[in-house]
Amino acid sequence: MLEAGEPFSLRAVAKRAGVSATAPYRHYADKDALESALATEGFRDLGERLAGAGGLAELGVAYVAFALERPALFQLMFGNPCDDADDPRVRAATEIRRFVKRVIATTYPEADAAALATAGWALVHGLAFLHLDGKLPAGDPAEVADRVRTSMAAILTAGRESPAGGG
Amino acid sequence: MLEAGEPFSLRAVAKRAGVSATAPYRHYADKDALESALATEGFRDLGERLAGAGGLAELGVAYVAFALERPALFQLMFGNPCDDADDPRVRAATEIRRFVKRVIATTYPEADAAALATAGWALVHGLAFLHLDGKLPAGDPAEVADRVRTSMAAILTAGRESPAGGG
DNA sequence: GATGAAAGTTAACAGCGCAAACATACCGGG
DNA sequence: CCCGGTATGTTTGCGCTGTTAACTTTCATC
Repeated sequence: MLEAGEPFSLRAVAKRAGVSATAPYRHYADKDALESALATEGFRDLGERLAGAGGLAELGVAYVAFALERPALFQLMFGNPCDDADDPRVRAATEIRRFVKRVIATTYPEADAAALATAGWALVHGLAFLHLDGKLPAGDPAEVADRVRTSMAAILTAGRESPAGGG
Repeated sequence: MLEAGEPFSLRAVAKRAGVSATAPYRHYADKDALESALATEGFRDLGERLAGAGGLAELGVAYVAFALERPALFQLMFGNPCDDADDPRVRAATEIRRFVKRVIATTYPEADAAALATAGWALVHGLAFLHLDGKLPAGDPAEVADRVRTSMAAILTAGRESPAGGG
């Protein structure tokens, strides 16, 4: 699979496969197509990972853990723009949001599941990227998991108080 | 400043400045140093933008709007890992979190301001990236702003209900 | 006017994505 | 058995990239 520090280039991939630099073009139209294929596989892995997590909080923890364990793959999946709505990546991402929405609908039956799913997704996605990009310390996985739980708890319990200023 | 679709390369920057390809090396050690400098400037702009936003929700809207209006700069600021804690980018990012924390401390006086600041930041950061990378539709700015407000409202009011399953 | 730093120059290198033309292996139908 | 097509791989080459090295120009200061 994808290692951590390795440079991701068509040539590097080809060399690692013990094949000439341009051989990948027999299988993928261009680099973006290869990335899309790898990303799609990554979305499947992420989906399995999330399916194995029990409870909303652990869903978030699993999402961030996946990002930090396979940073290159996660960047491939999310880190570059793919405006085409038919892109398998966008499709796979939508499916993940649907899954999160189902979990949320059972956890918070009275809430707007769609909006809450988007928000929850964005929350853990942001946490993942902030850790990946060094804006939050990502050294200790347990510490990261704690930060995810604390963040989710904080933002979910904040609403119980009355905000001081108008929104 | 940084235009939208332009390729960001040292050579392109140099050419645009009407100067030879290697001239930038007289001013910056390498490409990363140039990016760091541009990113730092971007953080200052973002800080001003956020300071001009009234209320927590509009803070989030301003953050995402900034990201979508200046995507290349935003990617420069956040989109690549900088593990060095002394990096000006990391410093500037920390300062922004401090600012958000102050706003939050006055909005939700009884909450854990630090945790809530991290969570709120991650939420809008995730929204920004999901829009930037095409995982959420970013066509209409007003629609995006609405999604930001809806997301923040949804996640903040969800806690008022009792969760169905244990978290 | 000499000196030295600051800034810009050209030339060159390895690596990149990608295209074109060419080679090889396999496999079913005459 | 041969023929032809499909899948897969090759070499070569183009223009781009970041980066280094060596050389030049500009200009303030002693």
